[in-house]
Amino acid sequence: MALAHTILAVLAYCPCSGYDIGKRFDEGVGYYWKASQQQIYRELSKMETQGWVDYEKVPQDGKPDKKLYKATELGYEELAQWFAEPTEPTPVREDLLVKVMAAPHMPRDLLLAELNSRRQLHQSQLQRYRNKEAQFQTKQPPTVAEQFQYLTLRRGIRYEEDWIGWCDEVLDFLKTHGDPQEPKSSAKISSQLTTASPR
Amino acid sequence: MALAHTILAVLAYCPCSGYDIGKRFDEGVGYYWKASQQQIYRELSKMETQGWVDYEKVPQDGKPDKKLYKATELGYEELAQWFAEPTEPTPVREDLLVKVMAAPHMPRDLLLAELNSRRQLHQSQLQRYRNKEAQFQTKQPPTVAEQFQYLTLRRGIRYEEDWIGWCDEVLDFLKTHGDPQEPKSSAKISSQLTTASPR
DNA sequence: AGAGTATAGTCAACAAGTTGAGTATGTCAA
DNA sequence: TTGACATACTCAACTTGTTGACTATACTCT
Repeated sequence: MALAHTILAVLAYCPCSGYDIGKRFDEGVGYYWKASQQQIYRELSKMETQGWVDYEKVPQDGKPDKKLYKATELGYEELAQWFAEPTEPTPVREDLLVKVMAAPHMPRDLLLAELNSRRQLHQSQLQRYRNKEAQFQTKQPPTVAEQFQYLTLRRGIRYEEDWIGWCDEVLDFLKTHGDPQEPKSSAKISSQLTTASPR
Repeated sequence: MALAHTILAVLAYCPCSGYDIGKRFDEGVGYYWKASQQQIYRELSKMETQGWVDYEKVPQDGKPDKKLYKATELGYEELAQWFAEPTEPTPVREDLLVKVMAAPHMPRDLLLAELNSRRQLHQSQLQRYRNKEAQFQTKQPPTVAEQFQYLTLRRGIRYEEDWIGWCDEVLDFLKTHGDPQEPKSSAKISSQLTTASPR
């Protein structure tokens, strides 16, 4: 239920509509917690029935009415309690690594292409983070909240840099160990199975 | 549906029972794809109805019968097709980063404790990976499959190292910027909200 | 003798995440 | 004027992941 707690943490900064929260997730928060608008709306209504948040309908001109949510006393207590419980590392699920495992049975050129485009992706994400970092560094002096936000940004920067580094390792490997017994593109692969024993 | 493809990739190495696949996930595969046994069993039966795998009942003595699954021709085609499609980076969801965001409103000592135990966790996981790495390095010469497995292990090693590095960054920050206006442990936090403007 | 672990699997309920459609209004540019 | 985009929210169906209970047998340790 960490989505609920993420939303509570956002609301701790200021009351927001579901739409506003969605914006926050698209910007800074999304660097470490992805959630779609639909998820946010659903979670908010669930949180409301639990009494963690309440809202006020705010009419606007030129725009639809919005529900301005804020955390309740009970919501803050919930957040504080969650904060005190230890978290575990997020279980890893990486398609690209599965592909590397399957690579011996698959055409080598496809993996090469994938890694190049993946490297590119991480490179451009890193660039966005670096720009954000430059913005932080102009703030003199930064608030406490800004300093902690900067630490989350640092995580993002390291993450992207690390992916790029690993992509380079694999790319180097593919270059030096250039296709021995490479399966042909679209070749029937069932005939090229290696026979490693289980367990 | 990457779980199905991960299972197909495992079956490409050798026929396995659901239980065997679970073992594999606990060992090497789990470094980049977590799945519970229940998930694996459910996925296997779904894959069977889709015709991606089939199985043979194998009676054993002293142990219950097992279903020895293997990928079908159709299964291999599915795997090859998936392999050819580009993957996107896994959406990030990190509780710990949410905590860092919420940190300005929360007792500082709790974050410190959490980071220390988190660092410890990554450290011991890194140690396990390093032992595995040493095992790989004794293999002379390694098979192609082993070389690719080594690359996935490298990802795991980098990942853990990177987390440790970031933990140290935050720990350093907490040391140097020692608790200014620190909220007391278990203090009512709703009164300590900062007022940052939305968007 | 009983507890714990390993093997091998099934079923059910629930929580979380994804996808797509639908309902409004308003602005801005081609 | 048509279409894209931003604001603001709702509903439904589906897939994926988690948790816990349940059935068996066999081996080992206390």
